[in-house]
Amino acid sequence: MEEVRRPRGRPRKPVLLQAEPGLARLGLHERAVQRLRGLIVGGELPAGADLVETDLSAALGISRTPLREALKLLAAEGLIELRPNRSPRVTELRSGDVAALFEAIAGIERATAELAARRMSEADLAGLRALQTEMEAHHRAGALAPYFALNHRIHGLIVAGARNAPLKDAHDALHARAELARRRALGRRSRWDESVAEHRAILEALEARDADAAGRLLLEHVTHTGAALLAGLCPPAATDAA
Amino acid sequence: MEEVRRPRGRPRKPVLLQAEPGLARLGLHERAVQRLRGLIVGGELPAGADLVETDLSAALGISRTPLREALKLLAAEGLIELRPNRSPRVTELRSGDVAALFEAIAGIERATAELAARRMSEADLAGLRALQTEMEAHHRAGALAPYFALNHRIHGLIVAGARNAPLKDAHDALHARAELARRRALGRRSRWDESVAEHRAILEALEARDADAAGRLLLEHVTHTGAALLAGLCPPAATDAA
DNA sequence: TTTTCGTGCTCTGCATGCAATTAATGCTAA
DNA sequence: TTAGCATTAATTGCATGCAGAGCACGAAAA
Repeated sequence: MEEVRRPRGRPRKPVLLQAEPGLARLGLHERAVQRLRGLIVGGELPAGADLVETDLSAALGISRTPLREALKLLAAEGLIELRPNRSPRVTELRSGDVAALFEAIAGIERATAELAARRMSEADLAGLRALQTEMEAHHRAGALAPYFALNHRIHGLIVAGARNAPLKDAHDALHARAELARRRALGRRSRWDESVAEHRAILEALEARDADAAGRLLLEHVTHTGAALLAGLCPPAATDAA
Repeated sequence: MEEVRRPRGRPRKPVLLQAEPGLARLGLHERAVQRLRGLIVGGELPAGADLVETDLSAALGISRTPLREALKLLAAEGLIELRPNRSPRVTELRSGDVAALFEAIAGIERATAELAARRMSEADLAGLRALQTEMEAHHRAGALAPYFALNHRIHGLIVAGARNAPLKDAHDALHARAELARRRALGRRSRWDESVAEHRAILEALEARDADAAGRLLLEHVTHTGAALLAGLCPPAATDAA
């Protein structure tokens, strides 16, 4: 009982972190937030895992004080859940949560698309079109991994194109939680063709400065994505955890 | 130099808080968040005020540790700004920020209205109609204060009617920041008639389960509100602080 | 008089220590 | 064997202590 303790919950991962390169001279709590967020959405800290302050602080090489500040912030983002006098736990997404999450993202991205149609510069649009071209090349080549990366960047560019910090912040927070579900979804390939076509239509609406169309198309795109993800999520696991 | 220190920034308010009634046995940091949020949106802690940890913790009757956790959370909400090795400061809203804020709120409320049109129960709608009737009575009577309270409750009911936690959370956070601006706006009476009429139209769209109309009307309503607020905000102060 | 450098103080950032609460464990009794 | 209870270990919540960074003030030089 001395090498690994697991008093309750599921097996604890030996995290082993720190050794940040020359990134930024930020506060420790901020670095801890970024690190932990990456570990959670990356799956290293699986849903339902207990986050024991002592263990985590040792693994991160910091004391409990900045770690606790980081945990509070992650809880505000919805990535973990705090319970009084209990170890925080990585949020376990129920299917209902995922549906709500994509409803919210869809609504927010529609708003950003409408604003972006009016506000994106020609350079922004050129960049977007370049990414679209690249994405279609990967699509033809059947390269799935780069497609996801580009997809992420494209959505990010549209959100940024809205020039609206509150919407961007809200979107980013929700997007991180959505990633939690995305990585568990099966059959992601099924909607690939559709998705690429939808992206093309969205781009064309933006280039036409057609705010209504861009917003509507992006809303539908995200809604479809969420539905497909949910469909790939539900069959294996009934209603909640995998 | 011993009774009140003001080494930099503007005069420091002697806050004098604590003495929470029998509300809830929550963590101190949570209570501090609620207390400080109330003080900020209520104007007791004015925009630009320095929040010195030592003074605040003494005023709240807690130590710096939970206070710092509370400050981090308020910063995530955008109510205060943290600067490295400096006292946090109550966020000073520039007019551009206010415009962006209302764009975001409008987009989010539209999404909630569309969902609420499909999901609100008949009881929900009855409650909403009762509030509308009450609001119109106050309108006829010329009672401005209760109108604002009811306005707040009505918007809250619609957002809650969407049955979407992420949208509600995002909305609440943005709404708190919007309150910051609202209390500084002049000529709020000008749009009173319009606003009541718009609320009636929104209610009717919800009762007709017309999601598109409800969403569009609420979007426009919030947009108009933001524009009116901005108009009452800009003339006195050029671009930023009052 | 204006600018620059030095000095001291205040405040933040982080680490550590202590008390309270909780869950697990083993014992006792029916 | 099982239910109930006391004990014990572990973990959170909070307070405090200490080092470093930054600003203000003042002195000295141009």
